[in-house]
Amino acid sequence: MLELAVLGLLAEQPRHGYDLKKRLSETLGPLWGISFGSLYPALRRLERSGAIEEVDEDAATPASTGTFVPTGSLKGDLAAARLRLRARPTRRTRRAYAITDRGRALFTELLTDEGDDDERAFAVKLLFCGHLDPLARLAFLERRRAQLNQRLVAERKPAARSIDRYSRSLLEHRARSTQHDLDWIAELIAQERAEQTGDRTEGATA
Amino acid sequence: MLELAVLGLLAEQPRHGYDLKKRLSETLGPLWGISFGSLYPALRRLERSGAIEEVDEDAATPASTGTFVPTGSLKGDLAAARLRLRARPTRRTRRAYAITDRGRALFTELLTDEGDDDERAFAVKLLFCGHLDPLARLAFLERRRAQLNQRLVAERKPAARSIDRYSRSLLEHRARSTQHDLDWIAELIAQERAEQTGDRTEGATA
DNA sequence: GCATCGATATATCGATTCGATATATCGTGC
DNA sequence: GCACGATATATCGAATCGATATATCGATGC
Repeated sequence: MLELAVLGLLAEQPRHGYDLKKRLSETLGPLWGISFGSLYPALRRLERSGAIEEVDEDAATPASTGTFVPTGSLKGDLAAARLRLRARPTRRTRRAYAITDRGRALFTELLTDEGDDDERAFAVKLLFCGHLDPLARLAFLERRRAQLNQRLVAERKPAARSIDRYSRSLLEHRARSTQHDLDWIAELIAQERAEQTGDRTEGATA
Repeated sequence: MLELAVLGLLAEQPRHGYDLKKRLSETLGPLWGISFGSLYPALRRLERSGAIEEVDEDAATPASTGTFVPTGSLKGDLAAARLRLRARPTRRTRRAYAITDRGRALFTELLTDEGDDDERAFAVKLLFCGHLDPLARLAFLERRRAQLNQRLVAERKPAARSIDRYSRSLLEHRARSTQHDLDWIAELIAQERAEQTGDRTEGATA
């Protein structure tokens, strides 16, 4: 899962660990508080398997973290010159990674995988589902809808045994949340369909 | 966290592992798919530390899992008799655990701990917050409210950099979900307050 | 100049949790 | 009797977490 998230971000552009972590936590938020203890090992795994590779940090878009941005002004040039002179400051500095062809293949594979679809997996896949073709994307969303529908059925039925006030409230709230999620997915699906029937330039493949 | 959940259930009555797992997953649902790979080690940890102890399975309420329930009928009596004759069938059968005094102390400690309050911790604590005194319960709920408020502020602000349609939709949906959670907590708090001012028999302690 | 501070950045450790799998037992239907 | 699915306990390797250590950089104050 972490692999997919990392590959998805690196597909845009090369980045270093700290940056990956920042972006992932700001997007996945409280759902998934990625820790360095899982991120760095994941990067090493990916590098070992040849899905990503370390690249010169100039290859990464500057301004990605806001640190030592060459502003183009005289003052900026000075800082940049200092940096360049020191020739990659000893180590403990940033290590930028880029995705490889092998990584791109893995990314597609993980994104298409219908096997794991827990809360996290769905959120991560949704983030990158722009890389899927419209039909695959629609299938992905429908899969989620079916899953939520099934869950809702389970949540709606009585409460089995007697439970106290707080447990009941939790159960009710979760059922409402599921319904909320379901409405959201339904809207996403509607948008997809509208768009697909909208550009009727290519013949319907399925 | 698992410890708290287990202790909370065992505080009601003795249970065995499989039963604990069923109840926890039916209540915590998709938020936390507890696995045996974490449950059984947790039980062993708790037993080693003296928080729980293995008890005769007759001590557990029958009908808890639906298996070999002594129905009281002739047919039921037959099965029960068979069971009793075999004197605890070799092993690989259920092991029921009961909470100890030490465990009850640990339970209170974990339940009151203000340190960890992620999504899971909140859900589990809410399940058992009936064991707290009204003021502590109110404080617990207020803590959650503050946490959600803070999150909402972070989620409301722009979107930093440009993101695609799906990412934006995810972000927006999460902000709405947080608001939804917030409304729920606010309602729970209102109920608590109403109840506390309702029974004005004892003096306000704080 | 330089001391200090907070943000940036990489790394590792132990403990917990997950997901898959193995295995045994029980009740039921054939 | 026996095949089957639900019940039940257990374990393994890998992934993840949370805490902590350490290094660098830029800014601030003196």
